[in-house]
Amino acid sequence: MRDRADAEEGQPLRADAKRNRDALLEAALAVFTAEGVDAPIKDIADEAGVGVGTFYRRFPTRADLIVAVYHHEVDRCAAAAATLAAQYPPFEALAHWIDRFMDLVVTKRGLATALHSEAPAYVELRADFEARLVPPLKGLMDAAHGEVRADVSAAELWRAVGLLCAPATPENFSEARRMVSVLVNGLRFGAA
Amino acid sequence: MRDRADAEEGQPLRADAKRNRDALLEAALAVFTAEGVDAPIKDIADEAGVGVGTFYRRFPTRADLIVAVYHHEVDRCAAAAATLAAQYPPFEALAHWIDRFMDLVVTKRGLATALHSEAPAYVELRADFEARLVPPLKGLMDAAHGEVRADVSAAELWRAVGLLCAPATPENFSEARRMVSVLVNGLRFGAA
DNA sequence: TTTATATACGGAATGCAATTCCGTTTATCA
DNA sequence: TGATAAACGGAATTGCATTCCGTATATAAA
Repeated sequence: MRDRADAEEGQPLRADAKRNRDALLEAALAVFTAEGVDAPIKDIADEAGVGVGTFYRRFPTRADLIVAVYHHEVDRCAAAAATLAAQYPPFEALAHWIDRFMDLVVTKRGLATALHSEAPAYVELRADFEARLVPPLKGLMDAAHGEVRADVSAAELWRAVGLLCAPATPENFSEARRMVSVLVNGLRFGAA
Repeated sequence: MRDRADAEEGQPLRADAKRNRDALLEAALAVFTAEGVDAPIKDIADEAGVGVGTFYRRFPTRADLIVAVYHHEVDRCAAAAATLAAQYPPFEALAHWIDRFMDLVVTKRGLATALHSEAPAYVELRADFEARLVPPLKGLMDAAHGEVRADVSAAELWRAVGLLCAPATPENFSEARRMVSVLVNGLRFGAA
């Protein structure tokens, strides 16, 4: 079974390259968890036991690495939308999914901030996350049609939630939760 | 009349030092407007016609410079609270002041982002703005007591609005306005 | 096997902005 | 009109990010 990188690139990686790529992903997860997604590239390369040149050949931008490291997590979050939609009434399902998304970004140190960075290397990161997470959110919003303000798009709601999570950490999460709850209330209050 | 820097420092600056400080502030305003508050320090020093050493002697951190450059604007925004409180019913005054604050941060390229940066040099910037803007906001919220959710503090509301403005530019401002309006609606909706 | 070669490797070299350092200059005041 | 504290400029240093390139190796054809 070809893995994701193969499937996307076309040409399979040489055995040593694949080994190093996997080592980099594992190292990056460890370093990201310890130091955040802005950790020096050298730290990650060292942890993986490869040179920085090898790192850059595989992940030209930091965003490429972040996307790869959290690929599965993002997919699981996207998939949760369907489950929640089946379990709860429309508006509740929407609210629960937003919680689920908040857990995703707040748990990964610095991810919420990186997601909204203006740096060119990161616009691709936001685009990737957005492309995979906004459609499920849009589905939930459509299902709650009539209970949510009609002038708010899924994409901007998604961005707003991410922004409110930017300063949050796992220990200091209650402010972000409260502000998002205010936002979600506003979403319902202004329903057409 | 001693100027603000004198008043805060204690010792008046030597004539050449004051001249350079003023030149740096003027240059910084121009450069910030053109390139944003993250512009290279060298650009600002060059524009002012001084060496970078002179810059750093006067403004040890970039935050010091930003605070000084926008000092008057921040004061005017703080003062607007009283005016608005006298002109409008409590909740409306609150909403108007939030608009006023948004104008302040969105007009200054990159300011909203810097305001929420995690970098150590910037925590002082947020603290300064927060110390001068949250009290007036708190006054407005207290006046609208009963019409706003009681579990939301002025400080966190202030931070939330700033966060939602982070990606906004003067041209692309409507999304931030809409999201803040949703937030403000939520504030009222959940009123005790 | 062997060998040709496309890939990949490591880490030195380079680039760039932030920040510090220090020998020289100047404003101030006795 | 000195003495001296304060300030000046910009070279040097630092700390990454990113590129470059000579060497090594996996792969597959002979």
